Amino acid sequence: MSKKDGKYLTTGEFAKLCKVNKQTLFYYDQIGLLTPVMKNKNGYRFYSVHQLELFFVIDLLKDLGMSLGDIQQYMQNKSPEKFLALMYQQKEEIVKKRQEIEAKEKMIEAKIALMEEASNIPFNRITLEQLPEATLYLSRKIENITDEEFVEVISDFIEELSVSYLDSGYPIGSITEREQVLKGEYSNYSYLYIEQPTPKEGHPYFKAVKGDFLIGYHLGDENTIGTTYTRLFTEMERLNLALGDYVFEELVYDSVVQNQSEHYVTKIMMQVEPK
Amino acid sequence: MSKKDGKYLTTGEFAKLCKVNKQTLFYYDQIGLLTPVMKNKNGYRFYSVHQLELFFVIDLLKDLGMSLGDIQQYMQNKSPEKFLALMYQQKEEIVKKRQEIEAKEKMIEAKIALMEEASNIPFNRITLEQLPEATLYLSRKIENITDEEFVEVISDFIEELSVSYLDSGYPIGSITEREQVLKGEYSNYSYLYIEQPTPKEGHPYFKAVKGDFLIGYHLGDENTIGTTYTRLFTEMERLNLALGDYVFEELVYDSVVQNQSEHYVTKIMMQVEPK
DNA sequence: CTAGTATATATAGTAACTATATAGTCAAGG
DNA sequence: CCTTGACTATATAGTTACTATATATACTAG
Repeated sequence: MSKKDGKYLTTGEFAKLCKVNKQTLFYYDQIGLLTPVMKNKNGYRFYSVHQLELFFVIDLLKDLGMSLGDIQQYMQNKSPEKFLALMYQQKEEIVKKRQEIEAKEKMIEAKIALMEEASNIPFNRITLEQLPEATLYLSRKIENITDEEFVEVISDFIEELSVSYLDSGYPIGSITEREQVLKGEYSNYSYLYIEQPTPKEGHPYFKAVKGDFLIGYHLGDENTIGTTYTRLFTEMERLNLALGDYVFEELVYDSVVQNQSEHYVTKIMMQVEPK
Repeated sequence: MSKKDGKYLTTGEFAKLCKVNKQTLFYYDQIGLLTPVMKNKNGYRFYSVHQLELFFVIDLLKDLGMSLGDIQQYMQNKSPEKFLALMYQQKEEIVKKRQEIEAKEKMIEAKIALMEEASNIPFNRITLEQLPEATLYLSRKIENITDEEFVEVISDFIEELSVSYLDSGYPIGSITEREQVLKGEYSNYSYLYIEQPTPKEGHPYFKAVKGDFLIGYHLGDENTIGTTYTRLFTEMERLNLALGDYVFEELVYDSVVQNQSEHYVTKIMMQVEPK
């Protein structure tokens, strides 16, 4: 007697082997996705060992994001050719999925690095640092722009981040030009940007910067940022430095980690040069 | 005037930037996960640009498998420390997830290779081949076993496949010993096995095989497999060969690619030696 | 023969949307 | 000023893939 043929598995046994709830198997039977090979006179379901492999494939396809409906569609008129075609298609999908996962892993790593760094910074101190060259992805110019245009620029910027996998997990910062800063229009930004720690080759929209920066941190809402700019200007004077071409702003602690905007922290990086 | 502060986004605009349905934002507002910074007298919602970053993090956490409830739990008493802890935790999760994806990618590749191979085989022909060494993960011995024990062995076998990531996508095959085959008990298997194309180091339960094999394909249900065994014996006689220690069976086309068991194809690999 | 553990069906609940119906709001053109 | 069309809102129902619960029946071990 063949063991494989001789022994049928009850719903409970089969469910245990499949690592699913028994109800799930009832459900699959009900929708006709996976029906037991046999039912006895009392309505008891009996599955064969072969059906395990079938369940595993259903489970695989499900994990790959196929709906039970689509899986059933395939199962209803399956063939070696159709299975092969399906696998080729799923192969493409899973490659995409792996790349997305890898990108997200990088994002998480970036956020960990940023948070670790932030936790070691004395926010009240102003420092003079030489920042290394960095690759930034810039938005279109947003200086003196209308509200409607601003929304469109942001929209395009974010769209490009997602289609070109440019969301590195770093904060979206803003660049203000010297002219606006001197006028005290600290929020009349010229560009939005996001740093690219590992820049993609061949992508056109990048810009490198490097130089001396006076760095200070603003605690509180953005509309009070003028106070910190004033402190920075004072320190600049003391160090006998002049304002360079650009000021960079990045939210270090934002709504993601703080509930009230009074606890937000903005990093201000002022490009400076000898007077 | 600050653009960032000056311009609020309507639900429609915000939804577009977030790439979600407007209803989803209503839903998030309703459950208190992401409430607009402002509502006007007519109940119109207005979101700030800052809330985009918040949405992106919510979306990230959701993609990483967190429930909206758990995300809300975090959001309710967030802090830089809690965010950092969360990221460390999610980093672990995502590594696991990446590994699972990679394993599934390998499985799909294996299935593609198997199907491509199968589609080029003339199933009616019997061939003599020298098979290279292969690493197999074996089940416990199942010769002359009771039905209950058989279920337990399968259970353990499958359990081990999943905990040790041994499901390579190759079919689960069976090994029958010479003695049983000679008695005509073709389904009194001694072991179940699964081939490991890239064996994990340090895993104890492997067995290598290599040698000359007489290979034939049985078309149809397993209970008629005797006919193909007979054909193989005849061919063995003609080639002046004797049966070796083991016979390996693998389902090439099973319920995954065929609806009726009459169309199943079983590959039979008989170890042979000179008479 | 009974207790305990299976099995079954039927129904309701869940998460996270998604669609539909109905109604109020607003900006632009005639 | 009025209408049209595109927006906004709420409320409710539907969806997917389960998951839980209630009730009844069946098998199995002592």
